[in-house]
Amino acid sequence: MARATLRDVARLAEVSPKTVSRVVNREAGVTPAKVAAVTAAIEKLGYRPNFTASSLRRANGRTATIGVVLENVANPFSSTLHRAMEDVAREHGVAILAGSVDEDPARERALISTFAGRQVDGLVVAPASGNQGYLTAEILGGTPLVFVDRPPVGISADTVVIDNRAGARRAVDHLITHGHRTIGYLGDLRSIATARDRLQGYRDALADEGIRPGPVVEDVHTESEAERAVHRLFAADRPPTALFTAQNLVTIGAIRALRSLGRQHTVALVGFDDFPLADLLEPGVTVVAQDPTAMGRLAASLVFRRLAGEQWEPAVHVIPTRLITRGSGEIQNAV
Amino acid sequence: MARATLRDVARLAEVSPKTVSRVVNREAGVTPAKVAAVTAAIEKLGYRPNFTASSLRRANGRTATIGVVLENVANPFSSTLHRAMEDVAREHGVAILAGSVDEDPARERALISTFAGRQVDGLVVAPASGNQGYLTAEILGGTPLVFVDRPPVGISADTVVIDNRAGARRAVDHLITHGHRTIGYLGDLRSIATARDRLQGYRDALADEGIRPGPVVEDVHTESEAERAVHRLFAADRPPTALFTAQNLVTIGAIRALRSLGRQHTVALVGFDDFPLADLLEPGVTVVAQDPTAMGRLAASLVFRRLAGEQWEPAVHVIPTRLITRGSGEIQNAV
DNA sequence: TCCTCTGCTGACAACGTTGTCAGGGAGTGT
DNA sequence: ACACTCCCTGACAACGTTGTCAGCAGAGGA
Repeated sequence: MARATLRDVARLAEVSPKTVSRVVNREAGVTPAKVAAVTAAIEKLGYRPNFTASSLRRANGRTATIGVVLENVANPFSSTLHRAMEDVAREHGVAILAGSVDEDPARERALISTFAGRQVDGLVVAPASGNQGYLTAEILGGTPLVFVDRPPVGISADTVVIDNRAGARRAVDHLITHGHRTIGYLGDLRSIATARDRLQGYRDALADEGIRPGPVVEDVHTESEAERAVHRLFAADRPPTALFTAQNLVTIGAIRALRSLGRQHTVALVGFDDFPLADLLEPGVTVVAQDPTAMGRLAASLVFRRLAGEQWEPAVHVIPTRLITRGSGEIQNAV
Repeated sequence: MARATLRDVARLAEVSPKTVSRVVNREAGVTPAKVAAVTAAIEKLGYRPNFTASSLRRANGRTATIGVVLENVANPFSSTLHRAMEDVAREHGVAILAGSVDEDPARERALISTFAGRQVDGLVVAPASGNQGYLTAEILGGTPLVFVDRPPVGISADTVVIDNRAGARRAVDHLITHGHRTIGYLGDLRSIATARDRLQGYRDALADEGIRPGPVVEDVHTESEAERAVHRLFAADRPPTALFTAQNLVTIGAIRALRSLGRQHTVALVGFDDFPLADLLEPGVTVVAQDPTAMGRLAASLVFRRLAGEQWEPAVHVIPTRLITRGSGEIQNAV
């Protein structure tokens, strides 16, 4: 039982397909009698317009769909971005194709290519590491493209990011203010630009005060890796009195490790990126919070402004971060 | 600068459009020389096939896209479902259109209609309250439809759920086992079927032991509502010695309230639905856990099996729940 | 009465692609 | 040398829809 088409409706209502099209699109100038006949036929056949076919023919060729390429739709940061964009898209009557790349550049390319093939009107991309130079104007054919969370490499486009370096510096300053001089850094994969920036911010803050960078552990990507790394740090000589954990899962892994060492109340900790329930842990977790909702809304609205015909030079938009003190970062150095 | 089409490529390569189509689709039987010419032209023009147009013409009319209708893409349960479905979809080379309904039946209808208009090959729906009878065969025209998390009303279709009643009973049994006789219930909107089932499970467990149902609060939908409700419970006569919180956010709100009352170590609590960091709170939170990954995978694979042509009578698939003890549920009744 | 104008309707082609089919050229067997 | 395959290629139409345009009927004016 195939879907009814516009021709089927036309046949049943004894009018031309074009008239059905007019009724469906609420165009003026159709006799009420015909409108009624067509409406009845539509009802009877359960006809639903094929939007795909109509956008193929339509003047602007828009599909009222945008593509959203995220790190992982299930992670809280990505899914908050996603939701914010959905809200903006809904205001424009636009649907969202979403997908996860899991830090895999090949998957990023595959997803974008899939979305482009489906003729999305715009793309928002949280790029995996690698190079986005393949997204040439030719490929996109004028499709608006906005990067979010991480800047692209090898291409100039609108980008919505936070100031990772300044945020990290702020976090580490906070620890220094509380008397710490041996501050460990635990950060994500070196291949991720934001991770490098956060490490740089960490270094900046220490350099300002003439403090030697404490133990630095990079390429910590998962909770369990973070847990192991912290155990190693505290088994070694000169363990840090404070930790700066430069990513969500790393923060949580570190907390888990401190717990099992019984040090959660003696070692200070500031994390980058807020997470649910951070306030309910003991101690509450002090973090530098991003605002994924603001990022998502802005990224999506840039796409829609381009679609509306506005033009401007691609720019980088920086969303501010916020230090949220909850206890873990205010533990004074005992020395 | 419009996107290059297959005709443009054909013109440049001096072959017919059909030959370009053959090359793009890797059909056998094209002279290597022509393949090379076409490939070069594709490269030069940055041509990307219009998948939308091709699925319009193609034999089966498939768009290699499925629609996923969730409560809220940003909530951990929904987004885990989403991710699980994405993984299955990827195996089939299928993209996902996702959207949030926020408990609003009108939005559910709008989203499904949007997705249907874009000719999705299948639909997975976590229904908002209301009636899904509008999803008649006529409308869907044979598109596979699977419900997840909540059973549909007014229509028979494949459904993937957990046994909410049994899970709730299990949770409350656990509290009874630990000596509690006044067990409060805090649950979600009465309009949500699963909330009603969980309340029923709560009643079942108490009835089995001949215990009078303790204070019951329904229609608690948000964290702050839960917080207020708990404060009210403990301000009243005969406060419960244990709580069964029948939803994610309700559990968290209740914990927050118990904290502020200083009772988190004296009032037992079992929540329905696991959440991240439940193990890191003090006490750890005992929960009846669902398995959204398993639910999502199953729901998606049912869609793909139907798409592959398998046929069977619509059935309800029940995914088991699991009681995870972490401390809060094992607090003994002091009396 | 005839002409013009307006308002409604449908025929036709096209959006970008692919299924069908027929035709031409080269290769094989006699 | 001739017939017969087989292989490759392109013309054509069609998927479901809408932009364009021409035609027709009825109303209004001279």
